[in-house]
Amino acid sequence: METTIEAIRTFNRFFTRHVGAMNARFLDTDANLAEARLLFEIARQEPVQASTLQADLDIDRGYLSRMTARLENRGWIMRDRCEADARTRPIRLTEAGRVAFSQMDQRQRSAIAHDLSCLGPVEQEDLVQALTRARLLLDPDAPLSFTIRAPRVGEVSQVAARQSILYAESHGWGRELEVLEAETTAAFLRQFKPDCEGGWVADLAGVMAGAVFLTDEGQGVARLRLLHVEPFARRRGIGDALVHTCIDFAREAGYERITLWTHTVLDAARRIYTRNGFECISTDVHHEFGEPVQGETWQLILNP
Amino acid sequence: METTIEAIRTFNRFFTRHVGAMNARFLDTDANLAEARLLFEIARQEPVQASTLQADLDIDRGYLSRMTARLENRGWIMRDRCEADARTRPIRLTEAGRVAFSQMDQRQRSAIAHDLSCLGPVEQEDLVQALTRARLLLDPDAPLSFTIRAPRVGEVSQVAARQSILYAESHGWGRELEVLEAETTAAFLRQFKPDCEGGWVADLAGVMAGAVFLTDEGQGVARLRLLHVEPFARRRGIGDALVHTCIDFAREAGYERITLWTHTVLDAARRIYTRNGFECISTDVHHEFGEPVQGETWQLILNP
DNA sequence: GCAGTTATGTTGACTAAGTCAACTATATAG
DNA sequence: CTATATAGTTGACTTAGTCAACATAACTGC
Repeated sequence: METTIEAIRTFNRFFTRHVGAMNARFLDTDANLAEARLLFEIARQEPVQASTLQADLDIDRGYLSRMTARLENRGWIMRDRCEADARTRPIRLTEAGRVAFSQMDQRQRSAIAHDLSCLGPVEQEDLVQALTRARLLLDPDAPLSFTIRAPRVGEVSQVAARQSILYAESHGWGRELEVLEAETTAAFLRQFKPDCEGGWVADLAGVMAGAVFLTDEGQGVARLRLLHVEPFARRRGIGDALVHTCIDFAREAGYERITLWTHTVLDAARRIYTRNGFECISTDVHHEFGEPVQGETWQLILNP
Repeated sequence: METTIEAIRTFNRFFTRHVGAMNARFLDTDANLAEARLLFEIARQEPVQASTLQADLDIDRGYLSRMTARLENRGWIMRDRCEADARTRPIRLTEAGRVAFSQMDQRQRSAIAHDLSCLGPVEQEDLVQALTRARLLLDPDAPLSFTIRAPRVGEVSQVAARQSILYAESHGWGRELEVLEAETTAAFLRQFKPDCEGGWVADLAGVMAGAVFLTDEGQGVARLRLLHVEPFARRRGIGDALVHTCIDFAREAGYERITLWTHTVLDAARRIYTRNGFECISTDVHHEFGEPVQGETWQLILNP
């Protein structure tokens, strides 16, 4: 906890400086930071009333009033009369305002592009991943929707890594599980049959938020494996969507049933399976992860 | 590039608000944000001269002078005379200043702790990782030193994931390499012999910055495998340190020679091997990664 | 050891940023 | 119709931040 806090403070210090330097670079003499932020917000929401801007940018009403007056004098914005409510003066950009905005917007883009210029493609992707993950962790309720897509290169192994870490933390399954995860994913990659097997990744703002795999067991049986949802992406229905995708694929591919192996302690996963029609058909206690744990075999009959 | 820029702007907006909210929470009436930042910086560096603070916090000299005067009036700091350079007035905290600082420090810690309270241990670790990676990517020359340590749970698979991604980007080696990486790491985990094999991770501020593995080939031969250094950690001598660790371990374990397989296109890696005494003893063209590439076998004779 | 230059820190004079409360005008609830 | 709430404006003010001039001390090259 202490080191976490220290790491966050270090980042805060760093980023405050970083943003400060960048803002200094993108601003020209036409407008100061507050005016630029205001113009950006107006451009994003127009037509918008002052009280909305005041709440969103968290600035004083009086101060905002003066700033909008300044922008109006400069010819960047205009204020309508609103017949529905004569108190409000909805703000819109003028043509000149649109030009000023797009200039600033372009300058800000260039400032960022300049910062990125020394980064290669992988590093840029890493940066986006890192920043997005951080944002999702700090703001878990951000209103973002996810998509389901095929795994990109490296993501199958990443699933092995993430599952090992998640279960090591939550249930103390250590190296033993890690070996199994690595072998399962390696075997999936080696023996992959494109027409009757599949892997799916849930993508939240470009970041892997969960995954699931379906492999062929022969005799009309498919196995659902390696389902996981990242902690930062929980409570968004990602687990259900992944399992649902699996089931659709299996039905399409002509399987008679899907089977899977899970554990009694994995509550969240078991609820997902139940919701999607799976039933537990047998249990077994094993020692593959160190301490003895109760495994469960579930299945879903697919009637076409 | 456009989506990268957009992701960064989104994060900037988010984080500006986030830091703003947190600052508002931790500040009491005793000091404003600028004074708090100044006090923090003094506490971190004391004894420190004004010009250093001015550069680090990027504020006006005159403004700083007035602020230090204010802090001195409040009894939080004292300014010595320096006999080496009579122009400077090294600043130190007084006892009262130390108390004020530690109060604010504590308040800031609590504000951060409050933000973190809804995150589990894995999520906290993920957050630190994400923020640190972002920082290293944005500030590649940050003066940080690395350590070499054993891989944590999940990191071996992460090596497979990262190598696949890095080589897919730089040399177009796709799924074929991914399979090999996954199998190699899975085999390492399964067959690991603690006394004569090893894996090492370079750790930069808590983040995996590179790795290498050494496996037993029998007949006194060890194989160095899966060396990689993350792009954000290049030019710090991490590759050399990893290879050096490997060689030391191999010598200690009584091997007669170390062999390794690499590729002619992997310039940076080849230079590391050369610097550490390896020699290329044969080459072979193969098609394992799709397009034909020239592989190379290198070795190092260990004379005890 | 001395002129010229540069660095450290202070001060006065100023501008810009931000705050607060009083105010007008309009809407809404009862 | 009255009481109350909301949208936005304005005057009076405080705080934050900037700029250039200044005093003092240190370095540089002769």
